[in-house]
Amino acid sequence: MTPTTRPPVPDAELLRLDHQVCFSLHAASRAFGGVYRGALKDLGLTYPQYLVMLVLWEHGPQPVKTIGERLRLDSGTLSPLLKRLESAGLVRRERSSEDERSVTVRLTPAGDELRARALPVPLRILAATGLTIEELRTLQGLLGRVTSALDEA
Amino acid sequence: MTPTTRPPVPDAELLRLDHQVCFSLHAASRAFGGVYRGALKDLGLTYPQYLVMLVLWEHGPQPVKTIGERLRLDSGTLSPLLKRLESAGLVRRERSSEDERSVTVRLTPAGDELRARALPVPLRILAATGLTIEELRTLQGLLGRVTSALDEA
DNA sequence: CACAACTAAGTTGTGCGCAATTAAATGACC
DNA sequence: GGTCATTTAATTGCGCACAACTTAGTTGTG
Repeated sequence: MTPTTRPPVPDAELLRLDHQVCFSLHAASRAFGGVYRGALKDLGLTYPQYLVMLVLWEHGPQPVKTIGERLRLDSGTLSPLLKRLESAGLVRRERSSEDERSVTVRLTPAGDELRARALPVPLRILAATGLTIEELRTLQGLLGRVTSALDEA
Repeated sequence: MTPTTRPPVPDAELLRLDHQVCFSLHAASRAFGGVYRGALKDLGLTYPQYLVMLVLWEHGPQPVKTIGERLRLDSGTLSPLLKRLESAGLVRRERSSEDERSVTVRLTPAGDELRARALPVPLRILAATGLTIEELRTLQGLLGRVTSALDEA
């Protein structure tokens, strides 16, 4: 056996590998963003706005805080984003009567109707990735583990 | 065998899977950003600035266009970023004498010296991900394939 | 009740990402 | 040689991400 632990991985390779992985993730995230941008242009949504709409379509009216927890976004990002969605007539924001600090976000009829037009989007993206379902699951699994680990650190 | 192609994957599952994957990637990218932010704070670099420095450390002086090609970033992002690196005293920018359109970016002595202080960063990130080398390779492979496929679409 | 501690949104400022445009230099073609 | 398309950076404008701070409402404790 090697003296201490595992097969040797020279520092230089680690440095290069890290370079590749961090850059790969950065590049992949932006590549996804680009494809979503094209697919969502017809709907008048940006990618982060689409994520917020997904949450609202799936879980219904909810406070800003809850949206932020689901998407890991803070009020600094969500407040102006939600204002834009409100200007676009897709959501309403109203102070909760029980807790005046809280603002409940709910879909307008127009926001509700947009869902039907958004349904074809995921399949288009899925096709564009060129991955199989199994590979997507693997990717998702790895990303989830990385995110959890990184969030703890 | 099933009539046409493969095991049935209901639409609803596809939609949810897509939701998970696009969100997972988004979240992972930001989680990486957060960890790099902490690791790079001592160096006074942001994550994209670090990527530019990596390119310069590895490949030496080069025009803005080449940096953009390596990192898939355009001048709209790079021009202000490079100005900040120049203000920080890490790089110099000078018009090429052969081609007056081109601007060559080169490290200053301070930029060169920063490399030594940046060396420990990758290992810290690697440890923070909690992944094995093999998993990192898998992740990188999948991300690379996705990025290529998405860029073509 | 008063007052400190906490919580939810919002605001401000900085930096990145990208589309669209501009300006200057180069190269090709007639 | 002069016109025109192409190339390289820079600029402008908009939206997102995040840190730091502010404001207003809530809760807990003496």
